Order: sequence, then structure tokens, then C-alpha cells
Amino acid sequence: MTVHQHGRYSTPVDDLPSRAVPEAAVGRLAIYLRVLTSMIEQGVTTMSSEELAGAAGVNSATLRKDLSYVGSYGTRGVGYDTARLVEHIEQLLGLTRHHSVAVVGIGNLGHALANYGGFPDRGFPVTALFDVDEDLVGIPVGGLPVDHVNTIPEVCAERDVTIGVICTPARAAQTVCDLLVAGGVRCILNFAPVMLQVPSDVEVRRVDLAVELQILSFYQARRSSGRRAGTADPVAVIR
Amino acid sequence: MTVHQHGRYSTPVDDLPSRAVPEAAVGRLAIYLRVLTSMIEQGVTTMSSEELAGAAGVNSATLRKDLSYVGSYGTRGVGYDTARLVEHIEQLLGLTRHHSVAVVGIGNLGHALANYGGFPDRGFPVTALFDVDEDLVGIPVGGLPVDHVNTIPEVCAERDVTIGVICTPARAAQTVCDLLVAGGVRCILNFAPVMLQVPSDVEVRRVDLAVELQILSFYQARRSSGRRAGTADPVAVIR
DNA sequence: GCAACTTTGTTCCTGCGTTCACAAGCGGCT
DNA sequence: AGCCGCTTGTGAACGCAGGAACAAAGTTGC
Repeated sequence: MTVHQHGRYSTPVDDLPSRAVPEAAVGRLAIYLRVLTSMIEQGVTTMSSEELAGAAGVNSATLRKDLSYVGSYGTRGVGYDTARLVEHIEQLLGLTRHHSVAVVGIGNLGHALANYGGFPDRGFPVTALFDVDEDLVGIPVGGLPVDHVNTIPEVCAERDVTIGVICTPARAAQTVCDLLVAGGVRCILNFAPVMLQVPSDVEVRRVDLAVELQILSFYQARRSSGRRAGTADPVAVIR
Repeated sequence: MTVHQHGRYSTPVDDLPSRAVPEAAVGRLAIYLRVLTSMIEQGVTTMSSEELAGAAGVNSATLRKDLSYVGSYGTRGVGYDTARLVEHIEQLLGLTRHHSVAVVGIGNLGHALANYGGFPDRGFPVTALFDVDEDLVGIPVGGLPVDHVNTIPEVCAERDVTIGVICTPARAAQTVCDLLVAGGVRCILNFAPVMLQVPSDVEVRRVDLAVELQILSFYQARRSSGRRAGTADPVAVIR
């Protein structure tokens, strides 16, 4: 799980194209987008809410409501035009522009992310890498040289970084976060196990491996204490 | 964000120590646990709900309700005994036993996770690594040799793997998932951008980098279209 | 030993998100 | 050209999680 630091999910008052979009809906829209692009590659030009919902693993009513946030781009009796829908979802999610990404903390995880280079699905080019370790500074990782964390504000401002990814140990995370904010970064993806304190106009999303594992552990515990040793062997009932 | 594949959060009927625990509460409990262990290291023996809630970034009423799921281990007028609380949360989350972890797909991310060795916070030893690449098989990563994915069922059953982590490309994820399930794995952490189909007794948690970035992109778009070019320079108002 | 203060545990309530269900709309078929 | 069937879009109901407020309980000081 990723826990949201605060529940803001829309600008309080705005006359933007669409009304307030629930945070959960935004996440699902990103998933629909992936399903749609994948289907388009397979030559699918039209999909009904039922089909798309099935592929995304959600209720079709939920899907239609989510899509209604984007606007009314379906055709009754037919379904949604895949290409058209992709276009509008991308616009809503702000994917028409590129978001330059900075990765801070070039340890195991940071290294992995830096090597993605273009990051999962394009549109998120990694343009800056930072670390405290002087020995790492200057060394290229994934084709991009590492800069020192002290230079975060200047470099981020200069390269117009919009998203900062924090992969540092917990103790360094808040300091790094402050530096990113000082550099004008307003979107932060935090892999460090701490709650970051940020100004209200900065959006933080947290991905916490330890929490994910512990939640799985909880369900495992529940399961095994709820049932005594199962008699049946494990059968994979795929449906 | 991490999206939950299904909303199950408690065994339907059970006379277990505590009643049904909301999924969100489980995630928060894991956070309280981290805060508590950190405070204990600093010698703190007692904390009030207000203090703990502040450190975890949640409302104190929410915290007290969460803790009520684990049982009544606070002292009115005083607060919670940190050590005692840690003990009971760990028990609820099933952290008293070790959960052996298997990592499948030793690419950038899998490599990073394998190198953690003991995984964030102990209790989750990595005991198996898998990949399709024959060249990787046999090579030790983080001190553990890589096995071929074909051997997943046997190896997982043999080493009593309880948690499988999928770091493969999207197209391989479902196959790998089926193999893990066949090997008796009932908890899966999925980094691949697909919705896995699993039997109902298997719990899947998904961590989706692309979705996280796109959600951040959405907020960024909202913000910049809501306001015209800001006049003030970025000031870090930490509160 | 009693009283006052502090903090928990819980109940009630409010608000949000999801689901259901139906009316409106569009294409195809005759 | 008109009707029929299918699918969207949305209004209304349901259910759940979060927050406020209060009563119970325990501790400390007198």
C-alpha cells in the first residue's frame, strides 16, 4: 500500500474543465490508460465499459463514473473510442507535457530507478541524480552523472525538475525533501519510511515496502489462525 | 499509490482475539510500530495517543481507534507503554514469526531488493531468487544464488516461502504468479503493471510506479492550470 | 482516603466513495 | 423512416472510514 499523506484531491474552487476528481479515481484512470494503450496496440478501436472494467479489475459502474470525470467521450449503444479516450485521460493526468524526474539517493533502489532511464512508460525522463557520497559524484549511472545533494536546489531549478524521488535512508529524507522543495519541486515520491513535512502546496506520495510486507504478514496470520491446517493441496483456481 | 486488488480486510466470521480490522488501519498500525520502535531506542517508555498520533501524522482519535483493534493496552491518565504496545502490534501483524520471501525477476528492481538481504526491518528474510535468464541462474545476488523460474513451485514449497515478490516485466507476471501459487505462496507483492488473477485465498498487493508518477502528474497539472505563473519564489514553509 | 486532572476507549455522527438502477441517447435493422 | 436493443451517463441509496465528543478509569497530589 501507499499511504496518502493528506487527503487533498482537488483544488478547492476551480472552474477547470472537470469537477473534483476523487484520488482513488485518479489512480484507476492511470490503470485504464495502460489497459487502453495495450488494447490499441492490439488493434482494438472500441471498448464497452463492461470490457474495460473487466480488464482493469473494477466494477463497470465505477469505471463509467471515473470516465465521467474526464468528460463524456463515449457513444451510447457502442462504447468508448479507445484512441479518443486515451487522449483525454492523458490530458486530464497532465501527461501531454513531460515531467522531468530527479532521483535522490543512489543506493540499491535509486540505482535501479536511475537505470530505468525513461522510467516506466515514457513521459517521465530522469534528468538528475543526487547522492551525499562524494565517491559517487560525477560517476554516470544509467548514462547520467551523479550530483551532490548540496546542489539539489540549483540543479533542480535549472533543469526544471517537477518530480523528486527520494530513495535515501530515513534519516536523510526530510533534509533532502526540504532541498527539493527549495529547488521548486512540488511533487515528491518518497520511498523512505518517514512522514515528510512539506508546505501545503507540495504533494507527497509514499511507497513503503516495509508496510506492504507487514500488511501481507497480517493477512497471512489471519488466514492461518482462522483455519486449521488445510486438508486440500493448493490448487490454482484461476478465474 | 498502491491499489488494493480486492477489498477483503477480514475473515468473514471469526472469533479471533480482535474484531475485523479495516485495511487502512492495518497500514497505519505498521507505521505506529515503526514510530514506537524508534522511540523505544531513544529510551521512551510511555507515549500518549496525542504524541504518537503526531509522530505518525494522523488524528489522535483515529489512532486510538486503531489501537483498540489490537486490544486495550493503554493506561488512562498515563498513555501507552511503548514496549507492551509494540509487542501486541507485532502479534496482530503476525510479525512474531518470520516470513520467508522469494524475489522473482532479477532485473534492476529485483537486484535492488535482493541486495537488501534482510529486507526493510527484519522478519522478512529473502530465501529464494528466480529469473528466466539462464545466464543468471546459479549466480549469487546478495549472497543467494538465482534459481530458474521453472523451479519456483518446488523451491518455494521446500523453503516454505510465504511472500512472493514479482519484479518481472508485465507479460511474465501472471505466469510467475501462477507458479508461486502452485508453490503454496499465498501472499504476493506485485511490482509489475498488471492486475493479477489469483484464487480468492491469495492476497495480492500492487506497487505501481507508473501509476504513482501519473497521479503526481495529475496534481501538478491541476496546480499549474489553476494558478497562473506564481509571483513568489519557492519558500519552504515547514510546519 | 478523597478529589481533581489526565488520557483512554467508545459511541455517535458526518462525509465520501462505491454500487445499483434507470432514463436518455445512438446505431443498426427492417 | 421508424423501431428496437444496446450502452452510456447520472441520480439515489448504501456502506464504510474518519473525526468529534463524552464517559469511564486510573493516577497523582493533598
